Amino acid sequence: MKQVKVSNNVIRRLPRYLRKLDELSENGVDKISSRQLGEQLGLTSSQVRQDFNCFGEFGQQGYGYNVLALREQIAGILGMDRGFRAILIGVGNIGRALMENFCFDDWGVRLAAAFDIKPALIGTEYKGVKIYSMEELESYLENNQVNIAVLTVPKAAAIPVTERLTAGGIDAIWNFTNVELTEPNSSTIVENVHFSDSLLSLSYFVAERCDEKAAREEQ
Amino acid sequence: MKQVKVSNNVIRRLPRYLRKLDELSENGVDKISSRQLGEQLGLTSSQVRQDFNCFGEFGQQGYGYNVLALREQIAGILGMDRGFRAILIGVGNIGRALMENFCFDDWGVRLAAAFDIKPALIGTEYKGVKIYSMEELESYLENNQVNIAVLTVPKAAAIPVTERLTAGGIDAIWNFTNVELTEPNSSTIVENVHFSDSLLSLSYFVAERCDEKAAREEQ
DNA sequence: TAGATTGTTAATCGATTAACAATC
DNA sequence: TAGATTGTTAATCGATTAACAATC
Repeated sequence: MKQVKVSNNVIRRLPRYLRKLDELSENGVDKISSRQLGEQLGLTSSQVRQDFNCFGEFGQQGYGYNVLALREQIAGILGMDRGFRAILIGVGNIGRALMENFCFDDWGVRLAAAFDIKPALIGTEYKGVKIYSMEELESYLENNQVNIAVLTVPKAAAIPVTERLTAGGIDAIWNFTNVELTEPNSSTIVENVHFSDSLLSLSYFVAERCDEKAAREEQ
Repeated sequence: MKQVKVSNNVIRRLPRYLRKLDELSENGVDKISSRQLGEQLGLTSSQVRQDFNCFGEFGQQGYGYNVLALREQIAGILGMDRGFRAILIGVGNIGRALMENFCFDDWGVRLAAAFDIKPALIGTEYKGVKIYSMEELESYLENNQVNIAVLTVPKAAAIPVTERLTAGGIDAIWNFTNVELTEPNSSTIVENVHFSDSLLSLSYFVAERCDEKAAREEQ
């Protein structure tokens, strides 16, 4: 795998390729060209080939790409085969929704433990994941390999918990709180899931469409 | 407001400006320069000024930007003052988590109704929102102004429900299913919240860091 | 007024697209 | 072999950054 400097845009497209390839192989498709793949994702064939060329040569000239082989390559690039381990902090509504509905295993991530402050929850299991007390966080991090913390705590707890996780040497935080955690000087990777940002972008496009409609009617 | 053709990148930054401006005004800050704002968001001052210049002149030379005034401008651009109305389809875990924890009103969106197929839920209220039967969807859309559908149904229901929403003339779908809904020929706006894409991007960065660490140790 | 900072034009940089030789 | 399609280089396009006159 060559791996020079891969742009953020490319990285954000990789999971989309993966999803499409999974869908194709489910439908029994075993080969695909960059043109076909691009068409199905709204990309040009050039872009598809350029994206893959960041990482190596996965296709065959005159043939295209083998769906399963390409899928495995991309899965590898995304680190799905590395056995990354995650813990979830905050077993509230969002936390529970994730534990219940989101198949971490499907994406190569093992959800190994959960943490909460609510005494009634501590020591219990939810969906096969044991819930620990927040007081045990530091010792757990010390005694177990943990790469990712899924942060689903209330807004007020976001910063202090983040500091504890960073001090505990966690690699990355998957942030579901609406708090901006990205610290310029910190080396912890942060991936934000900002529902409000997503809704507001959507709202922008709806407003734009309303304006266009109004403009057309005015004529 | 001028509004030529605004790039997607700019639109995705607007909610971040909004969040930062809210935070600043909470902390009693009433003016800010493009340089300061950029620093706090990891952007250059040029970029901040260019972004705002897509929509008009919101600052004052020699002074900077008034935090509250700028906040209102951006809120307006994002359509937060338009009274957009949303319905939620699928009162499962994710749906409930959103109804309970996500303040639609804070972002200018009114969550007006929810829909589900489960008989025990139909007719009840959850967090002040009435739950209707899925059979009532078409008539509801006909009799009420609805802009946005929050799609939190199981994977299998995603496509058929989307077709009904599109037929019912909905403007936009906020898609929480892991299904790719974006139809090339459809005019419905789709905003995807793909948890798996987000986690996989994070996983990529963790893998990258592991590789770097390993490379350093090898030397 | 002098200093600061905007709005905006020009320069640079990077990402996407086009083109085509290599080759299956 | 002929046709198809990759891998890759070159051209284009768009977004970001730099610069600076306008002006508060």
